[in-house]
Amino acid sequence: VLAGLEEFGPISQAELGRRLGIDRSDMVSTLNALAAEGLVVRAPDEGDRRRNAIRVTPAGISTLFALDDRLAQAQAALLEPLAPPERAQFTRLLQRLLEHHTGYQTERFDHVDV
Amino acid sequence: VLAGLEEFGPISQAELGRRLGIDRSDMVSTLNALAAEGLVVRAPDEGDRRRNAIRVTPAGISTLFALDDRLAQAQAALLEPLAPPERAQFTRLLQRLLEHHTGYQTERFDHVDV
DNA sequence: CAGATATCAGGTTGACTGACATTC
DNA sequence: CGAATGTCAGTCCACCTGATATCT
Repeated sequence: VLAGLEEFGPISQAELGRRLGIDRSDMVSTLNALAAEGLVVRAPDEGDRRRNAIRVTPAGISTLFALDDRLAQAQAALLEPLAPPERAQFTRLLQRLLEHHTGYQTERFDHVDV
Repeated sequence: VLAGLEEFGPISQAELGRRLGIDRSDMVSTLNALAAEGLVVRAPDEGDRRRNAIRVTPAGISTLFALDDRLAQAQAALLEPLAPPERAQFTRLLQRLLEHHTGYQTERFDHVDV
C-alpha cells in the first residue's frame, strides 16, 4: 500500500484498492493501521468530498525504504542458489508473467545485481 | 495430498504431513474429506497401531490424473506469454529454487513441451 | 435520480495452538 | 517412562458479503 501510494501519488482509497487489487472495505482497516502508525494521513479531497486523499508522510517514506531494504534481502536469500545472470533472467521472466496477467508494471523487484 | 500419497506410497498421516508441510491436525480434516469422497482409505497400520496407513483408491488415482490435467492447463495458461524455451528455462529455475529451499524434488510441474 | 465513496458488521476460510487418549 | 500418533476444540487472520450514510 505504501509503495502504491508513493507510485500513484495522493489518490482515493477506492482507486488505490482498485489498482492494488485490495477490496474497499479491507483498505479501510489497512489505512487505519497505517494512519495509527503515522505513516499516512487521511485528508478530505477538496474537489470531491466523497473521497479521502491519502498522503504518505515522511515517516511513511522512511518505512517504505526500510521495507524495500528488507525486500532486497529477502529476494537475495530466495535467489541465492542462482548465478547472477540466472537471477536476472528469472526476475525478467517473472515480471513478464506479472505484467501479462495483471497489466501491472513495476521495477520494485529489480534488486538483483546483474 | 493425493500426489504425495501416490509418490510416497502407504504412509502414516504424520509422516505425510511432515513431507508435504501440512500440520497433523489439518491432515485429519483433509483426509476426512478425501475419504468421504472415496479417494483414500484409512487402514490401521499392523506394525504400529498408533498409525493409520493411508492408501489411495483407484478413484483417487483417477482424480489425481484429472487434477494433473487441470494443472497442466493452468500452467499452460500461466506461461502462455513466454516462448517455449523460456517456459522450460523458467520452470527449471523455479525447480532449482524449490529444491534448494525445501529439499523437495519433483517432476510434477514438467508439463511444458520443450 | 443513479452511481461512487468510505465505513462497518458479519460470515467463511485456512492455518496454527493446546490439549487429550492411545500406542510404541 | 518419554515420545509419537491421531483427533478435536478453539483462536487468529485474510478475504468476502451486504448494508448504510454521504456525496456527485
